[in-house]
Amino acid sequence: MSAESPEQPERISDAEHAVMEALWQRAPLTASEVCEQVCGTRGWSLATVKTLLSRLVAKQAVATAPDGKRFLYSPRIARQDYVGTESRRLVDRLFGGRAAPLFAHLAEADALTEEDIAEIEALLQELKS
Amino acid sequence: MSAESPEQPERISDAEHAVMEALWQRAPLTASEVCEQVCGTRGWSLATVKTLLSRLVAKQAVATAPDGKRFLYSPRIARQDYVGTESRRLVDRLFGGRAAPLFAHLAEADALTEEDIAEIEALLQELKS
DNA sequence: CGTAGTCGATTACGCTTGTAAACGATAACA
DNA sequence: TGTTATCGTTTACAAGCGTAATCGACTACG
Repeated sequence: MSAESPEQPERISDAEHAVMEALWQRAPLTASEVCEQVCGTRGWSLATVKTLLSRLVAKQAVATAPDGKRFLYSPRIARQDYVGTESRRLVDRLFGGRAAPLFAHLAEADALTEEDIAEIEALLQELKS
Repeated sequence: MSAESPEQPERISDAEHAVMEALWQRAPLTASEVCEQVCGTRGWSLATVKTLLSRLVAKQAVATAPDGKRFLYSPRIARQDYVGTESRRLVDRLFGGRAAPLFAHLAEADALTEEDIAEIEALLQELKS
C-alpha cells in the first residue's frame, strides 16, 4: 500500500460525473475535446467544462499532463471503483445493504428485460460453482 | 388522473431521506417523535429535524395534520415509489439502464451474501413461470 | 396572572453544485 | 511586432443542502 493517502474520495457530483464518463470512454483528452463529447448533450459551454475539470482535478479524480501549452486530462479513479461505491451507497441507503431487495424491487417494477434475466441467471450459475 | 399537478417530484436530499425513513416506518409522528427516531443516529438537534420537515412539506413529500397545537407528519409519497425512482436513476446513470450489469458488478464486488444469492435465485424461478 | 416550556415559522450561514464570464499568459499568424 | 485565438485560472452568483439559533404564539403549571 502507498503511504499517507487517507484517500477518502470526495464525492463526484452529477455534472462532474458526465465529464468523467467522457474521460473513461477515451483519455487523455483536452478540455475542448471533452466539450465536444458532452457540451452537445448537456447544453454546456466550454467554460462550464473547464470549471468541472478543475473541480475534478482538485478532488483528485482527474490527472493532468502538460502537452505544450495545454493540458491533457485523464481519469485517476477507475470507473469500476466509482460505480462500486455508488452502487454500494444506494444499496446501503435504500435496501439496508442487502442486494436481494434491490433485485426484488427491479423485478417488481418490470425493470428487468428478458436479457437481464438470462444474464443474471448465467451469473448465478457461475457464482454457485 | 387528477388535474394540474405537473408532479415532477422534487429531489429529496440525503438528510431529508433519513427523516422520510422514520415516517415510513411509523406515521403520523410529531417533530419530536421523528427526532427521537433519528437525532441519535445522525447527531442532529430537534431544530434540524424541524427544518428538514418543513422542507419536505414544501416539496410535497410530507403532509401535515393539525393535532391541537402541533402537527402530525405523514409521508405523502410511498417508499416504494421513492426507491423506484432512485434505483432507476442509478441504473440509468451508471449501467446504461440495464440491470444485469449492476448485478454483475455487485457479484464481482462480493456484495452478495449467500442469502442474497438464494433469494435472487428464488425470484428468478418465479419470474420464469 | 405570570412564567416556563414547547410548537411551528423565520432567519442564518457556510459549503457544494451548476453554470458561466472575465482575466492573464502565451502561441501562432500576419 | 502587433493582434488574435486559445489555454488554464480566478471570480461570480444563484440555488440547494446541512445544521442550527431565534422568534412569536400559545399552553400548562404554579
